[in-house]
Amino acid sequence: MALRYALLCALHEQPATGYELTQRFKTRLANVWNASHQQVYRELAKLQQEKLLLVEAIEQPNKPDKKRYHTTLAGRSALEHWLGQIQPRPATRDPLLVKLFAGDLLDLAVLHNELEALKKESLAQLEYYRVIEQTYFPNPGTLSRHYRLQYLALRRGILSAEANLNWLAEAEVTLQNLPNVPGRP
Amino acid sequence: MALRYALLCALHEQPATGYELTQRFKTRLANVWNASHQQVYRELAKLQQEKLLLVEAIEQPNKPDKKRYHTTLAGRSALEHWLGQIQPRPATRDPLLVKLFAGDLLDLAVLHNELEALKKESLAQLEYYRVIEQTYFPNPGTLSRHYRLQYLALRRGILSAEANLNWLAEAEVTLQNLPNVPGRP
DNA sequence: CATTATTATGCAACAAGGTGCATAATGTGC
DNA sequence: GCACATTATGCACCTTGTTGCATAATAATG
Repeated sequence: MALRYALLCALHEQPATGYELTQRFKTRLANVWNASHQQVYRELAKLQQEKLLLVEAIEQPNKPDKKRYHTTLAGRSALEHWLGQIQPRPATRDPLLVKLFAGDLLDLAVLHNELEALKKESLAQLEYYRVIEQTYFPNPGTLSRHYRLQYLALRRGILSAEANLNWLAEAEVTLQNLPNVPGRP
Repeated sequence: MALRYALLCALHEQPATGYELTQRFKTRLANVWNASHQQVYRELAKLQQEKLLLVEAIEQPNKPDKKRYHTTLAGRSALEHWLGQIQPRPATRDPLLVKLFAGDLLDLAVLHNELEALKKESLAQLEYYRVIEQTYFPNPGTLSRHYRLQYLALRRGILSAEANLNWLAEAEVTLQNLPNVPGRP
């Protein structure tokens, strides 16, 4: 149920097309919410039908119109209602951690590769977030309420990526010192 | 697709009933994988039908039989095949972070409550993990491969909870110094 | 002794998310 | 000039997860 509110939020901030929203989910909102373009278009159509959004057709020379979505008054109050309730925490479901419970069936070389992939990903994320931090939030204390809240979301991404990397460092040490004999107790 | 492998993993470690598996998801596997009892029973039935699991009927005086599930050879090789592939990272979808993009529509008092709830939850988790750490893993270097890998999963829970709390501390400072005027730029 | 919690199992309907495929235009590189 | 990437939109089907409901026994609590 929350995808619709992520869309309403994003469109309240700045009207956009389905394509642009998909891009935002891949970049600025990457550590906040994810959705495929198919999911975005489907939900936008539904929200429009429910009159929580309305469409502005953008003419393009020699191309079909672009559809830019805006929130309606009903859309904003639906969003406000949702914002007013405490939302349940997302459930954790991490296949990498599941693997750690496979005991003797787990191949350490594969695990190592998977940890390396996560490390690479986390480092890339962290670097990306740091660039945004220094470019857009060099002095967060001077920002408006609006941007200070968004900065908090960015900080969350940074702290999560750092926590990942700290854990990965521990994991690497563990793997290096691991007796390759299974042996239960 | 990963629920089935979480179940196969758990049952490879220790045969169990649907009920017991549900309990494990709520406790020992809380930071690893989540599933409701309905989902667990449904998937167990499916896995049994596909002959990846088999059932042992446990007689109980004056009660219907308990059904304890075991992995089959086919089950173990299906699990091994899954373990051999690098699994994609779970997508992040956090309604709390979505709210930070709602700008002027967001009520700070509600946000504060939500942060407090997360703090309480994270503290409780951390305390729980720490007890397990000190009870079951007082000297991780001496443990078998099997338990050292499980210890890694626990460490992940601990580092995540700590990262949450660090972020919450930052968030509280931000909220306290926030100009309550919206004002975009 | 009635009520509630815990153990133990499941079905049915629905919502949310993922996968595959399709189309159409422009721009880019070889 | 042809293949591929990017911008831009969507449908249909399938899997996964959630919600509501149901049953039945024992244990604990007042």
